[in-house]
Amino acid sequence: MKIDPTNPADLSAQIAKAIKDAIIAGQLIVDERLPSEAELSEQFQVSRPTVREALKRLAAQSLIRTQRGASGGAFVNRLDFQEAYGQQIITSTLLLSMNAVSFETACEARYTLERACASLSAQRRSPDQLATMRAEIHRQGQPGLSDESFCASDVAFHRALVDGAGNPVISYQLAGAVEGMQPLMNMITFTARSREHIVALHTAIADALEARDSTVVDGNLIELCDYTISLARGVMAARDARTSQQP
Amino acid sequence: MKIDPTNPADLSAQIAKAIKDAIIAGQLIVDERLPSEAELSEQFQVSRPTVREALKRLAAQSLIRTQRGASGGAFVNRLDFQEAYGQQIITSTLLLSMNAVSFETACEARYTLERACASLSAQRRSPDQLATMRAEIHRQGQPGLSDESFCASDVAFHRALVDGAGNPVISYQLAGAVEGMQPLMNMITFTARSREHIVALHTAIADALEARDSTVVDGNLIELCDYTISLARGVMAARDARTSQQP
DNA sequence: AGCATTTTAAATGTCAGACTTTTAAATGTA
DNA sequence: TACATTTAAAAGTCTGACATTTAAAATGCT
Repeated sequence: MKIDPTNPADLSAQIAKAIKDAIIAGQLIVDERLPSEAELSEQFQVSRPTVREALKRLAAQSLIRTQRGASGGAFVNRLDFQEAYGQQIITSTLLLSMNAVSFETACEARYTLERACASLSAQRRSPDQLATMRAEIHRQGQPGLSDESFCASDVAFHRALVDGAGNPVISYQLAGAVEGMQPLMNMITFTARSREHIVALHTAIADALEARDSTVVDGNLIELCDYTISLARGVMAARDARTSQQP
Repeated sequence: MKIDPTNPADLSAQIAKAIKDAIIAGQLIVDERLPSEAELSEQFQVSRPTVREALKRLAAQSLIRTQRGASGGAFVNRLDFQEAYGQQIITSTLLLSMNAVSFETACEARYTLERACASLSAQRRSPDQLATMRAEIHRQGQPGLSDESFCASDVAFHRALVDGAGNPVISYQLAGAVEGMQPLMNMITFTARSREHIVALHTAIADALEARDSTVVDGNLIELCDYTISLARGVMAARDARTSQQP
């Protein structure tokens, strides 16, 4: 750390990278205090605003936190799973919305990874997680539910399934795959009949998890994946027909 | 957007959040130019350095890019998979190193998710990806290889396996699970005999992928997972014995 | 001495204004 | 038209100052 060649290209980015590398390399440990902004600006031979821009970059990635007042300063942050979830979901959402990823590709990813949790979840799911799934299934059966709420409940259901695997690393990795798809799912109109079918599959999954039968869970997830994709195809086809009819 | 209550708490964070929300909500589309720093400071009624800190926060998350010169400014960035990989790996690495995640939990996550790719990869792997795997296997057999290089090659092998699924969303989601584990793997000393065993399993996996036999791939991944965990247990036990012997 | 209150100093947060560098577009010239 | 020059807009940076927060030190009272 603390090296900064005088090529005048984005000093604040260079400083941020230097500190970031030090954190990644373990030279700065959790809760350790960085030098004050004045000291850093002295050290790097730049002005305080430049140092501040660098620190803000790091704060945006939750690598540091700042505290005001005497004995305040910038501290190396402990990245906790909860916080990482949020960033992961936002990044995944933006990746999907900005990169013309087909619904099918995203759907395949989601269900492929989710199916990987099936056997672990069948072994380990807690009664609490099962109850969450039942509650979401019940909500999904309510007649007045908007499509957005239906999708949100769908995500909550699948999230409980993933969490059932009892592995925080898996939960973290799949947060993006499951929740990042919500905007794409929101583009689908769920008719009463399609909802009924989905609820039936969800019920079958919950039943199988209760019985700790991972094979049945897997089979139903496959069906759910296929059905979701076919629903999406229908919506896309209808939209295409409408736009070509009315250009 | 453009709302900013006058509670004097972290103006730059508030501004960053306002812009970020606008991007997520799709009010600012890719490659759209934001107002200049001077205009933004006018708009939000804050100084230019404060606006700059906000923009640097967004730049750190690759949500915007900046360009100097006339007709320069800040532009909404297209988040591409390549870029997201990097952040994902760093975040995963830090999560694992900062949160006392057991090696077994991380390993289980990695192999559980990787196994999910097995059948897709058996169907779709390109000759190129197969060649990459063969090359890495060959490297892993070299006698003079350091443990770090062995781990790096291991990661490259598994990365090729994951990429074989031909689904960029899956590749992205698993980048963290696979590459984030590298520092943990680096803590293991690989004896000549253990390397031999791992290379044998890798070879079996590559052979099965070549034959498009996903069942065999899956079986070998399970074995690899179990073996890796047992290796780690051995290393941990040896370390514990050493520390208790010499306090 | 012990506790409550006040003061102080260190640190981040914010601002204003100036200067530098980069870069594209406008302008002028051959 | 093609090329060189000028110009202006914008980010990047610096200096210096002030505001605000906060913990710790100093002070005062019982």
